[in-house]
Amino acid sequence: MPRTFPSGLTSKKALLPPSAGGDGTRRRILEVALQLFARDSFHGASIRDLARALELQPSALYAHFSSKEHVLAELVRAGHEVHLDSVRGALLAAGADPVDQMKAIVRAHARFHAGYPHLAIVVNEELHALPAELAAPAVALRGQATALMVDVVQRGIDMGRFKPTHAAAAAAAIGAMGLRIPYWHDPSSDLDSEQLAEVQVDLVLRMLGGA
Amino acid sequence: MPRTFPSGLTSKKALLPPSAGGDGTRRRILEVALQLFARDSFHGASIRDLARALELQPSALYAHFSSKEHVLAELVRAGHEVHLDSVRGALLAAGADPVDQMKAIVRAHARFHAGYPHLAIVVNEELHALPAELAAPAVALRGQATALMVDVVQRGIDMGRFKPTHAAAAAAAIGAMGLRIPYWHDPSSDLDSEQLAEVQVDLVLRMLGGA
DNA sequence: ATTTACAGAACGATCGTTCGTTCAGAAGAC
DNA sequence: GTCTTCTGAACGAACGATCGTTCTGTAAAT
Repeated sequence: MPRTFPSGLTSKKALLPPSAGGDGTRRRILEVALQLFARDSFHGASIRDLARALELQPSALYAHFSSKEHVLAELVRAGHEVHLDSVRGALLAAGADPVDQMKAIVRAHARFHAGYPHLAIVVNEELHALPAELAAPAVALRGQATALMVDVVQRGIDMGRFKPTHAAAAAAAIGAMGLRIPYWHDPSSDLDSEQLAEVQVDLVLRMLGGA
Repeated sequence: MPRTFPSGLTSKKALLPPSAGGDGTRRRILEVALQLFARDSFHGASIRDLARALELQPSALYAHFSSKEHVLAELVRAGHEVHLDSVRGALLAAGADPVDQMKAIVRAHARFHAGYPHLAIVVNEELHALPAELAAPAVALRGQATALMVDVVQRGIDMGRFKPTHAAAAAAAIGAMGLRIPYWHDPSSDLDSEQLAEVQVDLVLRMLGGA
């Protein structure tokens, strides 16, 4: 029975960052689970679905993960880690000007969501399928990324470079623009990922009333 | 086992628009299902969970809906209908100026997502849990709402009132700002729903480079 | 008397997980 | 260099629980 599905996830394989997941069968499990969880959601994809796609028996998965929830937890944690590293790295390389810092953050944020659409979807939609204990590492990472964004907005305001009507609402809007990329952006369209990132940078600077 | 959960959904009852769902037990089922589907997702909430919250036996639900999927389908359809009616009504009342039209659309869009956060979440996250046939009515409504937004952006560009770097990306960003409201906005905060809508209107006009 | 809304029991299917086993390959003993 | 031991990954069967749904009966309302 066919389901509707975001158009941006056309790629046959779900992209998992090279740094994440380890190697061998363990990594294969994470890659296929990423694909299935993104398409069917955590509760909608069964261990047997996952095993079938891997051409393994369901029981074989338990040699690599202690439960289905632990597979999701690792995806969600790794996704948040890659995102935070990307945003933080861009920020550190951006110098002291809040406008440059904001450009760097938005660019990194957009690149992540355009480059890893499956991971972005799973990270954002399935985190709350985890018990608090398993979600905690990802929640902590998310808090850091949010704080970076809020701090740059606030610093820009304090320095007179940004003049948004409402700082928190602006920060939320900036985050939202990136978060939704996997649901509409088609990487094979006329707008590639790099161009999209630059367009979002431009939109954000306009929103903030920057130079 | 506690799960993480959007902060904006603090309200005890999940709000369902008065126009939607009918009356009596049928409406109660939709209200409680809305609450559960928003919190646990469609696959994560069982018929027995739903019946327990309603203080009914599972079998009693089938006097009102022919399947679990039909409950979700009705929520998703009604949600899209209320959203489209709201946006279209605002647009029709706005006159011919694209700036006024955009203000009206963004205001209606934001009000919907702030006023019906549970419904907005279910509409956006659980639509793809439905087989194409059951999703079709909602998909058709969604297409109309998207077209309204895109048309207003395009008309504003043609008339020289908007100058976004990329029309489609701008339209997506505008939609995204509203869609994410249920995940962060706390209606009991200093920023109420009406103020939030005005802030988003302001952000959007800046983005579009309008007057 | 018919219809409606529910209860209660039960259906087969599928869920996540565990069990005992097999088998290939590495490590160590002789 | 051969034999033995151990380890890790995988299979196939099975577990109890829960899934969505259906059936039968009943009590109240029309």
